[in-house]
Amino acid sequence: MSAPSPQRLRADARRNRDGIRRAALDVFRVRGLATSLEEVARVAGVSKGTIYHRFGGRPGLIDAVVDDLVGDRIAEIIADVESLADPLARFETYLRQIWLLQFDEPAVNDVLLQLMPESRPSTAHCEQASQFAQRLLADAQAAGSVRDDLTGEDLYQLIWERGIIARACDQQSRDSYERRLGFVLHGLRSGV
Amino acid sequence: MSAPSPQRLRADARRNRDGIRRAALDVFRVRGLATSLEEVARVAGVSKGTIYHRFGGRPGLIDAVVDDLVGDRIAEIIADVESLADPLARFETYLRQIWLLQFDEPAVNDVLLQLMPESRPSTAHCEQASQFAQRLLADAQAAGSVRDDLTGEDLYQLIWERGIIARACDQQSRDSYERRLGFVLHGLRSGV
DNA sequence: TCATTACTTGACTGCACAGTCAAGAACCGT
DNA sequence: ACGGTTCTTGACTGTGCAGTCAAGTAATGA
Repeated sequence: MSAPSPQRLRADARRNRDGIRRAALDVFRVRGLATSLEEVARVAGVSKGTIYHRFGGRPGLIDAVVDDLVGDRIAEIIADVESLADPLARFETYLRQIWLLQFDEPAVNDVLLQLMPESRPSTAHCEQASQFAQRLLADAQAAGSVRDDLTGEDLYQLIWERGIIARACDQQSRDSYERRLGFVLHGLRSGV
Repeated sequence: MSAPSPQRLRADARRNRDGIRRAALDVFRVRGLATSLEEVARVAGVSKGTIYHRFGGRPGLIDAVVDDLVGDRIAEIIADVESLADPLARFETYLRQIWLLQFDEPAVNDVLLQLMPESRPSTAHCEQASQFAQRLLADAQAAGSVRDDLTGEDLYQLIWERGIIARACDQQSRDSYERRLGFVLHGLRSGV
């Protein structure tokens, strides 16, 4: 089922492997990780049999591109947040950015939704994002800015929910989507 | 395209029409309005051709059952809310009940999501629910209990969002779903 | 340059569903 | 009990995707 990996690929095979990877990056970035492999093959200019032969199917292909698709995006947000001092601002900025990222990048969204729970790299990105959120939550709660009864699990669910929504938002405006984030964040604060 | 309607149906036709209606009620209630007509036909014990012949396809069938599927459920909630005095309680109870209804009844959810914008009866139910919400919102805002910047459109979107989520919640517990409703409602209140 | 092996192709199966229609079955009034 | 009409059937077409594989093609190294 998984990809063959002789030390040296034949020249045409290497060319195709790279072309497929590039096509997958383009296509998955815009339309998400569930896009048909036929589409990827068309964009890469190969037949889909080649994708199956080289990558062993969708899981293998995703494993081969997911780091490029997701790694930087989440890292940027974390870096961004690290520059803030106030725990509440850190918490809210992080969530807001992740939620917007889910809207802007279907592929990242699919990862955060755990669309492919079998994929190690995907799962790793998802956990990283989730655990960072939980750290920010703890700090914000310690500072008394966020509801005490909010749990790490809740947070994961809130991210999951946004993902499901972002996915369905196809033709909805980003502004409208973002507007609602404010309401949700407001609901997580402590106090009345 | 639409259903034939001679004054008197033949006996077998009447029997089948009723059987199909009953099957559609059962099946749609549990699995939503997008369930395949093949499934409805199987449950009704007829061939799907009969459904097309009698109801003219999914839209016609839905029009024939949507009132029974939805009418009472929303009416009950409205009646329930009418018995409350406090504007905030009315507002929050209503939203919470509608949101739970969306979880419990896929068919109602599909209606509130405007899955079939062509269907008059469906659209009517949807608007009724939405307009009642807007009235409660206005009252609660007048009493100063709910954020001033919340609009009727926001409210519709919030219901839509829950619908999308409820739909994806297949194997998630109702408790977990309900727990999050509390956070959202909290975010709609005025004050800090 | 040629045999060997790696690689690619596209046609194939399989699945699930929408929607259609000619042929046959069931009903109803006389 | 039969003719005319209504109704039902199920096989058919069409769509779109997953995944497979025998046969053909192209790189490689001796």
